[in-house]
Amino acid sequence: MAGTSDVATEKCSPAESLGVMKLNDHKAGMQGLDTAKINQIIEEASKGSQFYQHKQKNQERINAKIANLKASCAKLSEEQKKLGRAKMDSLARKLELMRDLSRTIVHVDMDAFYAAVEMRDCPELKTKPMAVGSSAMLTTSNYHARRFGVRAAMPGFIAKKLCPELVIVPTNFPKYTEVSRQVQKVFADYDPEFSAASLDEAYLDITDFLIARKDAGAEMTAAEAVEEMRAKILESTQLTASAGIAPNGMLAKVCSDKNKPNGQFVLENTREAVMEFIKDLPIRKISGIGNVTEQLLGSLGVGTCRDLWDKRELLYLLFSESSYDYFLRVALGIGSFGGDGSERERKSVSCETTFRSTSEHEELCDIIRQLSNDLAQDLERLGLTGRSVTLKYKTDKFDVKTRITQLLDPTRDGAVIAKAALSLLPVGLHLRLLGVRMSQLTSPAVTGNNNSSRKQRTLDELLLAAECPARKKRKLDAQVSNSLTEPDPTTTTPLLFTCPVCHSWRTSDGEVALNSHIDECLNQQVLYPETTSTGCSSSQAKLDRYVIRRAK
DNA sequence: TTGTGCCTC
DNA sequence: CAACGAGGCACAA
Repeated sequence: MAGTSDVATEKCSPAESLGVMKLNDHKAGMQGLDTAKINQIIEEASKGSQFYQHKQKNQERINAKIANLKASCAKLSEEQKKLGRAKMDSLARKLELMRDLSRTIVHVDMDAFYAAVEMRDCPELKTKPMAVGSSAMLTTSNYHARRFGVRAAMPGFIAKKLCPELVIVPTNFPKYTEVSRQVQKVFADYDPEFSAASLDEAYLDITDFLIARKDAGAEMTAAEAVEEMRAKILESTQLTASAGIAPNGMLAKVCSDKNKPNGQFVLENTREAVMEFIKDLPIRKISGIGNVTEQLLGSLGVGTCRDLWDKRELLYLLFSESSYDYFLRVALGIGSFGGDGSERERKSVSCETTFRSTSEHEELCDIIRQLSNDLAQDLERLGLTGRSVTLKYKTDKFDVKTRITQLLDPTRDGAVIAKAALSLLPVGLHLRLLGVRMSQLTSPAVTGNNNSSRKQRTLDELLLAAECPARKKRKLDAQVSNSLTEPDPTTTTPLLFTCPVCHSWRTSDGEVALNSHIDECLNQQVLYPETTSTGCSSSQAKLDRYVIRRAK
C-alpha cells in the first residue's frame, strides 16, 4: 500500500519529455477522474524543482535504454527468432509440467489500511477527504481523497493543491502494528503458516483448511471461507479487507485488486480459467513489473500477458535468463517465488534519514554518528552483528550513491560502525539524505566459531520462535531445502534425497550432477507428459527450488 | 566485491 | 518551503 513506486510515467514522446510526473491512476478508487486537470496541477506544482529535473533525467536514461532495445531488436534475423521461439517453447513445456493447480491461495489486502484505521478512531474524518503521512509524503489516502487524485506516494503539499480541504493525519505505526496483529489472528485460523507481506497484506494457503472442513462434514467453498474470514476481520477490527483466491500467489495478488474495496474475486483452479484471466491482463498489474519494465516491454509492443507470450522470442533474445524465465511464468500464469510472500532470511539492516540539504561536514558527521547508533540498537534488538558497512547518500540533485567497506570482525558497536561509515563520506557535497546499512550478517551469540551457518540458523530459530510460530516453521523448511545444495559440514553422513521427477534415490554428489540428472528426467517427461500426473505436491515444491537455483 | 538500478509496500 | 524509509534481488565491471 504505502507505495514508493514512482508516479507512473506514461509513455511520452522523447521530444517533449513532459508528462514525467503524471498521476498513476490505474489503482483502486481512481477510475473516471479528470486526469488531464489533475496532471496539469501536479505538473504545475512540480515544474522546475530538483526532484522534477531528476525525474526527467531518469526518464531520458530509460528512453536511451528503449532506443537500445529497439535497435537490438531490429538487428535480429528470422533465423534467430525461430531459434528463440523454439527455446521458449521448450522452457514453456517444462514450466507447464510444474504448473500446480492443487492449491488454493488467498491474498488478503486491507482496504486503505492506515487511513481506515484513523477513520475508525476519529469518525469526523469519515466524511472528509483525508490521508495519512506528512506534507512531505503521504502513505495512504481514503477513497474520498482519491476522487481528487490524492494517493499514496504523493507529497502532501501537492495533494493539498489538488484538494485544499484534505486532512493529513500523521502516521501512528504502533497503532497499525497492533491492528495488524488482530487481523493476523484471524489469518491464523485459516492457515497457521500464513505469510505476511506487510502490515496490511498476507498470503494464505487454505487448501488444508478446506480439506479439514470437508473431512469434518462441514464442507465449504473457498469463496465461502474467505467471505467468512473477511467477516471475522470486520468484526474484530471494524475494518474491511479485500481478497483474491487463485491457484498461486502471483494470481491471487492480482485478484485481490479486482473487487477492491471490500470485495473478493475467485479464479478457478483450471488451466483454462487461468489463461482466460491472464489473456488481456496488463503486465503492470503483476507484482514485479514496475514502471521501467512496463516501458521497456511496451516499446516492443508488449502490454498484456498475451503479448508476452506472442513475443516470447524477443524476450528470449533481448533479456537475461532470469528475466525471460520470469516473463514466461507470467505469460503462462504460473507463480514464481518470492512474489508470493514466502519468508526469507534477513540480509541487511539499515537506517536512513532525509534532512534539509547541507554540505557542512561536521553536521553530516553528526548525522552519521546518530544513524550508526540507531543501527547498533536495531542490531542489538535483532541479536545480529555484521561485517559490511554501507554508506548511502543522496545529493541535493537527488542522485543516490552507495559506498561499502568491510570490517575485520563482525560488530554491532555503534562507534565502530560510525568510524567505518565516516570513512566513506565524501567531502564537499550538498547532501539531503544519509543512510547506514549493515550486511554480511552473522549471529554473535554463538561462542567460538560464529561463522557456522548451522549454528546461526539454530539461533535464528530461537529468536524467531519468540515472535511468530509460522515464521519459525518456514525457516525450518528453508533449512531443509538448503541441505539439498549445501551439505552440512558438521555431519559426515552423506545426504540422501529423491529426484523430484523420477523419485529415485540420489546421493548428494553435488549440485551440478543433481541438476543434470533432473534435466534428463525433465526432458523425458516432456516427451512423455502423461507420466507426470502422479507427481505429488511435495515433489512440485522441490522442483520449484530446482528452478530457482538454475535461474540464478 | 562494489556499486547501480528496479521493485515492493 | 516542500518528493519517504526499509529492504531484496539482478546485473555489470
